[in-house]
Amino acid sequence: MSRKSDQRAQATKALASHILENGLAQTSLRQLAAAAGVSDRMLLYYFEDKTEALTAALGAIAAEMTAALATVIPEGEKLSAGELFEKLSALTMSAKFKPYMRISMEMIAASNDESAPYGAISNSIATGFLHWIAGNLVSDAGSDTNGDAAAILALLDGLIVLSICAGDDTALLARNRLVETAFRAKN
Amino acid sequence: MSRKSDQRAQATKALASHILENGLAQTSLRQLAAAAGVSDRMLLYYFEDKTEALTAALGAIAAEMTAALATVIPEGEKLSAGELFEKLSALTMSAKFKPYMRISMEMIAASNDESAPYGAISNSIATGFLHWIAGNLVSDAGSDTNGDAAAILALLDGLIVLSICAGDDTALLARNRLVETAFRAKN
DNA sequence: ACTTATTTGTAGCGAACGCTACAGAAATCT
DNA sequence: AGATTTCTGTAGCGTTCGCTACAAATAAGT
Repeated sequence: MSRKSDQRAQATKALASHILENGLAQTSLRQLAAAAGVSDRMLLYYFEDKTEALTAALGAIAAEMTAALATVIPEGEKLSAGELFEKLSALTMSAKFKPYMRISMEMIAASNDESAPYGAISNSIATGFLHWIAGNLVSDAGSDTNGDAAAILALLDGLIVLSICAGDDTALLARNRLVETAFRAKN
Repeated sequence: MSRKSDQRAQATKALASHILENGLAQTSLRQLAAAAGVSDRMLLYYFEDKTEALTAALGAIAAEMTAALATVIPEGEKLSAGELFEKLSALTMSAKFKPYMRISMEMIAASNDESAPYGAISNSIATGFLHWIAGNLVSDAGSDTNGDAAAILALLDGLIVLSICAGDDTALLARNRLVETAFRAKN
């Protein structure tokens, strides 16, 4: 029982990085197995089936994403909505983070058809993200923490979509515009 | 030469509505043909290949989308960024328009892998959308029309993504929050 | 050492995929 | 009416897909 779980863990890592590089679209068992350096037969020995393999890999990717989030704000320090949006958008639009957002988009787009676990995974990532954002917002009297968190996540997602389908320059234009006014005090 | 183009046009409509209902994921030739009420053999008679059939159907869908846009604002009347965002988000988040946004998301997500024409199509839709938005914005002195348009599109996309992966209620929360402040005057 | 359980390779199944060859039916032209 | 082009059904090719049956190799337990 030792060998299998070890190699399974190692394969999970390899699958995660392969998916990050190549997306979710072309992920046949044989491709995934080659990327992990094993035979397809072995991949189905480590994992119950393809869905379980993908779920494990996507789980690892999600973990990396949430770990990256922690780096954008000082330990346990709460920020205003405007500051948090500025810092988070800088992260999510960075070249290093783009692959993660790309995969997220693929999962979200694929979550409509009920095959594959994409819907459940993207949903749990989104709600986790929302809670994390809400938990790092200062809660002024009269402020709507949940509304702010939802708005921030919408903006982050929107900027990523825009960068994909209209280019990075347009996305930066939108970000600059939104940083200015989107979360200013309600006066 | 008459029969073929007629049936091709009719098939295009059927394909478009089928894709709107079922998404881009499961669109095999045989499925598409069944949806259009013809044999797969005939579909490949009307269209050169699968890519051409999908391109035609997506083109029809894009045309319907841009037609729907014109209905949200009075004839040739220009609006402020805040007003336009409010009206457009009401449209894009409506139940009737959701399928169109879903397809757009699928195309955007699929535009990374170079197969299929999705990348080019989603790009042209996005830039067309941007120009349309910019063209319907009042241009105050000192205002950044392009920045406003990009910001509006980012918000619209973000709200759709949020509604998919976090639910309609969360998306509405974000919208209400953003309508309040996102495009208020800069001072 | 011998039994048992875990780990791997080979080979291939049945299904679906995009697409095509071929021939017959139907329309069109002269 | 005969010739020619346009249309459509049948059948299937070659490939890839997810997955499995089978058996040999390897390790582990007693």
